[in-house]
Amino acid sequence: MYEAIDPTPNFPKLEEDILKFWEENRIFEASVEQRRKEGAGEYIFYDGPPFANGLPHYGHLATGFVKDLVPRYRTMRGDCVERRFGWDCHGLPAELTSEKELGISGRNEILEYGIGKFNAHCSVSVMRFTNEWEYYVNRQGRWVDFENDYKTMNLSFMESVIWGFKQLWDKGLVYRGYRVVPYSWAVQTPLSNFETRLDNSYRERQDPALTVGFLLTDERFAAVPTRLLAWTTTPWTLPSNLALAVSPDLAYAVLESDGERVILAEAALERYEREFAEWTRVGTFTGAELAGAPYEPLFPYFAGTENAFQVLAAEFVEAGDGTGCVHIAPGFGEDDFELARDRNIPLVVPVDEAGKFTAEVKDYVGQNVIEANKDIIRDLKARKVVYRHETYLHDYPHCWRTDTPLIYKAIDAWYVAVSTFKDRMVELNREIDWVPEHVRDGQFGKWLENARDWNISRNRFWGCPIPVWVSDNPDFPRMDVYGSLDEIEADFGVRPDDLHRPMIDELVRPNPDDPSGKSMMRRVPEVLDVWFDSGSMPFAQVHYPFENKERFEQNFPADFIVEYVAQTRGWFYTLMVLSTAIFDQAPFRNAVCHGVVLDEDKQKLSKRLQNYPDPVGVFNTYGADALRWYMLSSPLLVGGDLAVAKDGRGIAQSLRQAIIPIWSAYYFFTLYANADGYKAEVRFDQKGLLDRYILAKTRELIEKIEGALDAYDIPAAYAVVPGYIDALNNWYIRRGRARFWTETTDEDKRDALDTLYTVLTHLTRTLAPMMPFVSERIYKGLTGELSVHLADWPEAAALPHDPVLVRRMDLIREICASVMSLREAKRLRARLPLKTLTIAHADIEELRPYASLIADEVNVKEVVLESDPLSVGEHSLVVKPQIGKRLGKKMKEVMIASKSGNWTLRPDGIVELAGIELPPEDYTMRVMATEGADTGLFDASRGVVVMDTRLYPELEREGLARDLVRLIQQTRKDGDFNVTDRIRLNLTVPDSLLQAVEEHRERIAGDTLALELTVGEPFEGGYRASHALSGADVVIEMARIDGAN
RNA sequence: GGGCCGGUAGCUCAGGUGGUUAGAGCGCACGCCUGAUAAGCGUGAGGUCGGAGGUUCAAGUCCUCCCCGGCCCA
Repeated sequence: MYEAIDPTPNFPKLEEDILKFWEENRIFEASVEQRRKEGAGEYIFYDGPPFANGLPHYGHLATGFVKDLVPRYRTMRGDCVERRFGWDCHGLPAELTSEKELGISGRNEILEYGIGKFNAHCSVSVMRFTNEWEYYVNRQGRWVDFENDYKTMNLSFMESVIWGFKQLWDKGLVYRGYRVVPYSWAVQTPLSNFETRLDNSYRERQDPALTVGFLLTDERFAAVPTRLLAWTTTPWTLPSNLALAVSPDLAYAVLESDGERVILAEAALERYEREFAEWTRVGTFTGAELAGAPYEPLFPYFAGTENAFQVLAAEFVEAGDGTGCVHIAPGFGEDDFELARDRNIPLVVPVDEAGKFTAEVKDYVGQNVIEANKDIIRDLKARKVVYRHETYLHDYPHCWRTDTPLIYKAIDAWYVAVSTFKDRMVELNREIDWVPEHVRDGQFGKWLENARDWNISRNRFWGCPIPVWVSDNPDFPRMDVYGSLDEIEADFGVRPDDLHRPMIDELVRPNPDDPSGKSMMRRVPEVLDVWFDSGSMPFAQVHYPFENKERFEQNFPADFIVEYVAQTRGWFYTLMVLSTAIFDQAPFRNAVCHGVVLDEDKQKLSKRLQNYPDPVGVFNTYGADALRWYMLSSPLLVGGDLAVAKDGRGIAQSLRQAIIPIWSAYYFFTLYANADGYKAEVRFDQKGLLDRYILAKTRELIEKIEGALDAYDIPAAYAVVPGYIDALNNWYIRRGRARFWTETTDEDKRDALDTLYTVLTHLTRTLAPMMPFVSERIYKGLTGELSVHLADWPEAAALPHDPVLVRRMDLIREICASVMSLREAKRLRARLPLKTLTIAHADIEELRPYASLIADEVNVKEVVLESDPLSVGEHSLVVKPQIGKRLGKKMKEVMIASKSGNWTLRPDGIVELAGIELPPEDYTMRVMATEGADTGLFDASRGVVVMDTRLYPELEREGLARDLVRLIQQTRKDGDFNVTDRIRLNLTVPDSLLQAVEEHRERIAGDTLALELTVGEPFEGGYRASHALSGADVVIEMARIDGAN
C-alpha cells in the first residue's frame, strides 16, 4: 500500500517535514559522501561569500536557488559536489556597523577607543546575522555545508591572502603610488574605482557651478586688466589651484567692456550671452597662443610654488562645458594630477583625512570642503572675480556606505598593476562560458579591456593587513614583504595567532640594513581592500598553499559560479584579476549572471518602502519550491530583470500551474493503486498506445531538461515542464481513467498503473533539482527509497524512443481540441453524442489506430477517415518559398495569385497561375475551413475535420442519459458517498426523460454503482437531491447498500 | 558622448538560417468536463511587431539612422 495522501496538501508544512527529514538523516552529507565513496570526479562550485551583517533578500534567494539547483543536478549526474558556505567578514560595512553600535564615529574616535577593542567588536558584530542566514538558506531548500564553512577573518584564510599578496609582489605587480582616487571623507578612506560603481553609487546632486576670472599677468595683457575665465563645479578646489588649462586648438575670444577684458572660448560665447551680450569682441587667441601666460593666484596660500600659475595647453580640455578653460588643482583631479606631474608642478593637498581644510588654507581651516563652498563663493564674489554663479545638476558619485558625496583626492596608496596584464585577462576570459552569452564580450569583456590599476589599500582597521614592513628612517630604506606565518616567525621570532591589527602592528624589529641599529622595520598602516579577500577565496578557503596543495591544484578552476550581473565589477572581476596574476588561468569555466530583482513597478526592492512580499511569508504561504519555480523559470536567470508582485501572485501561479498538477497526478496514482492494493513497478515494455506515448514523452522531457541544464539554461529547463504536465494529466490520465477503475486487476490495469508509476518516478527524479521538496515527498512515497536526492539522474535511453508516436498522439490531441471548439461554436455539449466526424489528412492511415480513441474523446458515433483533405474542404495553394530564388520578381505576382485563389489545377498536377506553370514539387495544397460550415483545421492546416452537427432523437436520448449519470455522480459526491459505495437509486423524472432512462438503464446503473435502479418509486431514508435537466425537474434519491462492494 | 541589453496582445515574455495564418502565460469575456484535480480544462476578443529609410520577389527577422527604457563606461 502507498501512503494515503492529502489531495490538497499544505505545501509549506510538507516542506518543513522534508527539511526535518533531511536534517535528521543527513541526506545532504550522504549525497556528497556517496559520490566520494564511488570515487566520482569533483565538480567544483564556488560559493561567493555573502556579507552577513544584514538579512538575505530576494536577490540572495535567487542566487541561492541556482547555487542549489546546479550542484544537485551535477550530483545526480554522478559528480561529487562539495558546497562549503563562506562568510565575508572584513571591510567597511562591518566597521560602520560597529561604529554605530559603539557610538563612535570616524578614524580618530576609533583610535581613541582602541583598535584592538574595535576589531574585537567587529569580529563579533559581523557574525550577528549568521543564524538568520542559516535559517533562510535552509528554508529555501538550499543544501550547503555550514559546519565546514570558511570565514575571511580566520587566520588560515588570511595567511593565504597575504601569500597571494606576496605572489603579486614577487611578480612586480604591486606598487605604491600617489594617485587621485575617489575618497570618502565620511569613512576616511579611498575607495576602489569599482567600489564606486557597484550598486550604482552615482546619484543626482546639485552643486554650485562657478565661473571665475584669473587675472593674466603676461605683458601682452598689461594695458587692460584681462581675466581668463574658468568654470568649476568644485569651488572648494580653487584655493588649491596651481594652473589653468586650455585646449591648444580652440579659438578664444577676447571681450572688452568698461576698461576690463575677459577671455573665453568662442564656442562658449553663446552660453555666456547673458553676461557678455554688451561686451565688445576685441581679439582672438588660439589656446596655443595663450599657453605660457602667467596669472595671479586667486588665493595666496601657495604663491611662489615652482612652475605654477601659468596657462597650460592640454588635450583633454573640451569646449563642451564651461568656458573652454579648466582650473587645475593637482591634488583633486585625475587629469589635473597628471598634467601637473608632466609639467613638474608640485602637489599640494591641503585637505585632511576628514575632508577638512588644513592650516595651509588658513581662511577656511577646519571646514569641511563641501561646506566651505559657500564661504569661498562669498569671498570671491566680494572680490568681483565671479562672473557667473549657477546651480548645476549632475550625477555625482557617493559613498556607497554613508551616502555622502565622494571627493577626488590625491592619496598615497597600494595598487595592483592590473593594466599590465589586462590583455591576458581578456584572453583567458574567452575560455569562459557565460550565461547570458553577451556578458563575455560585453559587460565583462569590455570592463576587462579597460581595466585600470586596482587600489587595494584602505586606511582602515578591520581587514587583512597589508603584509609590508618598511624602515622608519629614509636614510636606510628597506622594505620586507611577508607571505606566510613562517616567514614572519623567522624574522620576528613570534608566530602570530592573529594577523589582524593591532597585534600585527606590534611586530617591529631593527632594520638589518641600518648599522646604527636605530631605525626600525614597521608595518605600513593600511589594510587590504575587502574585495582582495573575495578574489582570494578559491585558494584561501582551502588554506592553499599551506594545506590542500594537490587538491587545490587539481580542482582549479571552478566548474561553475553564479552571481548577479553587477558582480562583473565585483567578485567575478576580483577572481579574474587574482587568478590571472597568480595562476595565469581563468578562475571558473561556467558563469551564470542573473539580473536584478525589482518590484512590480520596476523599482529596487527597499526595506524602507516595503515594496516586496516578506520572504518568510512566502515560504509559509506558498513554499520554497513555488518560489524556486517562480524565480528560476523567469528571465532573471538569463540576465533579465524580475519584477516581483507584492501580493506574490506570480509565485501562486507557479504553484497552481506546475506543482499542484504534479501532486494531483501522484494523488490519482495512490488512490487507484491503493484501491487495488497493487504495488506498481518500473516497466518500459507496455504495448498500449497511450502507455507508450507517455513513456516516450517522458523520455523527451528528460532529454530536454538534461540538455538545458547542461547548457546552464535554467529557464529553458523549467519551460518544458508545463506542456508535459498537460499531456500527462489532461490526456494520459484522463483518457485512461476507465482503465484505472475497472473492477478487476487485469493486465491492462497493471500496464496503466505501472506506466503511471514509471512516469512519476522518472518525473520526480528529473525535477528533483528544480523542485526539491515536492519531488522528494512524491518519490519517497512512491518508491519507499530514502531520498530522491540520493538517486541517479534518470537514464532517458531506458525509455521508449518513439518520436513518431509522440507526434501522432499530439496530433490526435490537436484534432480533438479542434473538434471540441466546433462543438463549442454550435453549443453542442460534449455529453451529447454526434453522428459522424470526418477527418481528412494526407497521412490518414497513420491515424487509423486512433479512430476509436478520437470517437470516444469527442463523443461521436462514427469516425470517417479520408486521405484527401481537398475532398472535404476548400483548398488553397501554397507555393514553396524556395522557388522565389528562381522566379525573382515574378514571385510577387505568384504570391498574389495564390492568395486570391486565382489559379487552376490541371489534371496532370501542374498548377497554372500568373502565366506560369508550377509542377507538383513546387507547391502544396492546403485546406481552408469553409466559412459557416462545421469544419476545423489541424496540423498547421494540413488536415481538416468536418463534423455532422445534426441531431438524432436516439442520440439526444443517450446524451440525456449521460447527463443523468453526471447528476447522479454529483449527488453521490454531495451526499458524501464513497467512490466504491454501492447504492440503491430512485429517479423521479418527467415523461420526456422516461424513454432515455429506460433505454440506458443498464449504463446509468452501471456507471453509478447502482445495484437497484427504480424510476418514480420514492423511498424513505435515502439521500435526496433535485436538479434541473433540459428544463425539467429531476429528483434523485440514493441510499448506501452496506456490505456490497 | 561611447558600449551592451531590451522595445512584439492590457501585463510578463517566446518567436534557428528572411517565406504566405506572429505564439504562450496572466488578466478580461464566454463556456465546458469531472468516479484525481475549481489552486481544473477550453474557446474568444485583443497586435500599424518602437519609428523612418534601405536591401530583397518577400522583412518581426538583415542593414542604416532615429526615438524610448535599463545597465555599464567616459
